[in-house]
Amino acid sequence: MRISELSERTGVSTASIKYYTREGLLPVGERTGYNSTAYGEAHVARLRLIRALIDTGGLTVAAAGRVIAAIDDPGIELDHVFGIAQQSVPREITPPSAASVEKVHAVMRERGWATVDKNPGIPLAASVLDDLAVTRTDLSAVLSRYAEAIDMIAEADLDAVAASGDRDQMAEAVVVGIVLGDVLLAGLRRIAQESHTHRRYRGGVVPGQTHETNETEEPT
Amino acid sequence: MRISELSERTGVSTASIKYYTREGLLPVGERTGYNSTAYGEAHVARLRLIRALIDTGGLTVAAAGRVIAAIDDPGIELDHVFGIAQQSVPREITPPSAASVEKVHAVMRERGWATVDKNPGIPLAASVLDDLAVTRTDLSAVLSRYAEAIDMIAEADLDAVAASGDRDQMAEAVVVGIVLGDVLLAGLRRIAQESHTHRRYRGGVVPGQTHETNETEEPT
DNA sequence: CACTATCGATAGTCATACTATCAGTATGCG
DNA sequence: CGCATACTGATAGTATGACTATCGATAGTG
Repeated sequence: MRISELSERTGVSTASIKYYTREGLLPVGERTGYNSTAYGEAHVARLRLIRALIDTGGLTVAAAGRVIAAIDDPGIELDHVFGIAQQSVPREITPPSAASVEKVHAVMRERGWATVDKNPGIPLAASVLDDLAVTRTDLSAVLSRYAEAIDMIAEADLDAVAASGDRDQMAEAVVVGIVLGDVLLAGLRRIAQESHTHRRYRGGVVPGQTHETNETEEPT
Repeated sequence: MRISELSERTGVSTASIKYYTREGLLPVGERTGYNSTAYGEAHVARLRLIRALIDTGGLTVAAAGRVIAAIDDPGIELDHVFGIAQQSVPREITPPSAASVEKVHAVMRERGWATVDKNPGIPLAASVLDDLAVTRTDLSAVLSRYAEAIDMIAEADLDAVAASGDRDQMAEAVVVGIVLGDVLLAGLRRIAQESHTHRRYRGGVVPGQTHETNETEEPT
């Protein structure tokens, strides 16, 4: 198919398609003449993957390019694909304090998680703990319960990946699972939080809004 | 204190501090003359909150402004603060398919979550399901297990908020918990995923590992 | 054989988040 | 007392990321 048809079927403008090929996210089509290039079904699928990673997953174009390159390279082992995907979600992290890193290690010990020192989740979680320390005092209880729940989630993740077929399918499942899994969990958490809030404070009744327009600008 | 001291203590440049006051994220200090303004400890704390939301939480400056306004307005009920914080994490979501929305509703029914139709988590989770459908076939098993784990997390979230003091503290805990909680969970998930991977594929025989949850690709 | 879609390359646009400069003050130190 | 210096709000400029528009050349179609 030509670029216009590819554009129609995916909802991505031809200009953006060209941009993605320039950036190496989408392989170029088969050149069939000076001004004609043939695209196939693989390009449609790839374009959908790109949009999922960028739009839903929040990856930058550059980060999406890296994980796609990892998927495409058959020389990269699955667990390395894992690591690349893990490092691709863009976050500016301030270096965490040693105390918070130790808290993360403590919960890892508690759950029997193998020590994986290079894992980007460790400084990420630790820096969040630093930020949370500003407002919350007792975090250890919450952290333990989070870790227990995450254990179940990670188990489900691995089962899902194992259910995939060959290496290429697994690699794609790994990437999609990591990147989109975070978003899916965030969505479910929003729903569960609201549901639990209502159950606890309103007896399961959905609230109306109660607004007292009480304005007290007191900045101190 | 003057702006230069505020800048030193928080690591935020004076130009950025001025920018945040212009954007309404940081209240202006007490004007004590034509060219002197006094900032207090509240400004230091607020600035740290702003940086946590923006840097760690990934909120835009505009989104951070909205949630901070919600925290500061004592007329806004806690569960409304909840909703504002939930809607503030910036995500471009493509309208989800009805089938995926129904899948989300099904898992809500399964877990006994109260129906909260306007909850932004529903279209968010559903659109992720659409994206995942490109590569994965059997999502229902994973979704159920995710929801079960999320139930525990939401319970922990509520306990943490309830442990806070007055309304202002709770409002801040709600916001910080929602925004930073997602990131903390993402970090823990990275660690657990890698640990479980090693345990399953590298660390020899896994003791309690059963295969009864083995997926058989049955598309619904 | 005119027409329109396509090609790669390049330059322009738009939004976000700062950052730098400016002119106009006040202090505070000698 | 006088001047250097830090501070003030306002405005304009910069850097980055993700497109998007235009261009001249050309080639398959009716």
